[in-house]
Amino acid sequence: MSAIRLLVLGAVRQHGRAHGYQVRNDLEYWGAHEWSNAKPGSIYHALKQMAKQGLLLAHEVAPSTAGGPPRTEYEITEQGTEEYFTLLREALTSYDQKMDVKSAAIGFLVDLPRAEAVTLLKERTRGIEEWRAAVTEHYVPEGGPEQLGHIGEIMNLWIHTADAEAEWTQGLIERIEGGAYTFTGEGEPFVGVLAEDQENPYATGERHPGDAG
Amino acid sequence: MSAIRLLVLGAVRQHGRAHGYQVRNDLEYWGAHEWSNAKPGSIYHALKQMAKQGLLLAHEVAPSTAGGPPRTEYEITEQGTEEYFTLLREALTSYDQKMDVKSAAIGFLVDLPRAEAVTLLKERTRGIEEWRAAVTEHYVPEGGPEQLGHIGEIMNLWIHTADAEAEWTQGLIERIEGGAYTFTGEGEPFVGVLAEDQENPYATGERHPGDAG
DNA sequence: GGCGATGTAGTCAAGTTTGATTAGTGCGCA
DNA sequence: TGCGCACTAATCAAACTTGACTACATCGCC
Repeated sequence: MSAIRLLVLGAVRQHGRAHGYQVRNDLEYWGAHEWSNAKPGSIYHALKQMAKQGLLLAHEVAPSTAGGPPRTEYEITEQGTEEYFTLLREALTSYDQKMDVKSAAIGFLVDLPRAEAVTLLKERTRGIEEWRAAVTEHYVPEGGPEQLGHIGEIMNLWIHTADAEAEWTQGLIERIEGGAYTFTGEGEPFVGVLAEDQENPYATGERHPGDAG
Repeated sequence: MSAIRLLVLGAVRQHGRAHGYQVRNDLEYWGAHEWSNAKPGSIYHALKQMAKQGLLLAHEVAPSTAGGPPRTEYEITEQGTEEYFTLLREALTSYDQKMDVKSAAIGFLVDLPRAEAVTLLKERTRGIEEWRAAVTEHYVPEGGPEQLGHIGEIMNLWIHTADAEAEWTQGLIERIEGGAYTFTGEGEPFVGVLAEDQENPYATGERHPGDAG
């Protein structure tokens, strides 16, 4: 799974109705252009694609007051909402060491009820443990890991990463169970999008810590 | 950077001369089809592309004895070797949390002199530390991390991951400095490719622990 | 001896990602 | 007033990725 669909669906959903540039700006506010493939081309493409698939509803709208070509505004459909939660749950549950999907999922975590978030995260830790066991069993030759030579370091890296993530997930579960953050249905939600007039401190242009290099 | 070029260049280089299917098989032996985009289409595409760019030299060859369409054999050029080491050094040095590139780089680590490997890995740890400092400074608002709400957990994940990787890198440095593994110019190298008649225990077909899901 | 399974080698179309480019608007200013 | 610059918004071609598909040969075996 690539993170782009989850990100775009989530962003449109938070706005209720949003045009491409707004989504793009939101994702920049999140820093998503740094840790995911949320580049303009991909965003506009995802919007069109998902509109074609019935996950979004496209509205042609009068040219913007701010110049530029006419906008298209998108609204999430029922089917889109379903897809959104499917993606979100899957991203939270499955262990596939992809930072972008993981990060996106955390950003939308509070769209779920608190109890479900915890359940999914617990399933995630279980998945990590299973994966770890399978890797150690499957990729260790009879002669012991030395047989693999330096290639064994790849496995070593995987294990180390998996352990670190399990630890982090455990910590997050504890924080959530301890009452941290505001989940859906618990009153005033935390808004992770920009208002129309708000300036974006993380807009494109300068380099940021997430950049490769 | 995607891992495919590094993987393909490295595989061709280890063989001296290889056709597409051989490269594909090697990468399967490595398990690379599970943790990277080393799928048939990508491999053949990369071979053609790099031949066009002068990194590889294509030789048309008589149809194989084993059936199937006529093979093309590839040989790495001087320019290709240069590119290979550039990619390898970059993959080792830069911190960009992409598992596939990292894993590929470790697989080829011993193509470098031991001393250089250590230097690059140390540079990597330094890069991680810098990145960590930049993230904490840049993404923490004045009001403290609580201001970010659950979005702060994304940063938390980044930091946690970075720390885990720094730790692992440190361990690897110590093992290498302690004399582990055989690096270039140190006698009989460890061969990470299959001989012509050797069976591939990790060939495509069944699912393996690295699979998403 | 014919037929399906398996192995070898590569192609292809469809979809996705990327980074550059287009295009319109308003603003400063000489 | 007219030039260039910056911003908003979206498009496009080129490159890349994916997974299914073709094509040919051999092997087992009933």
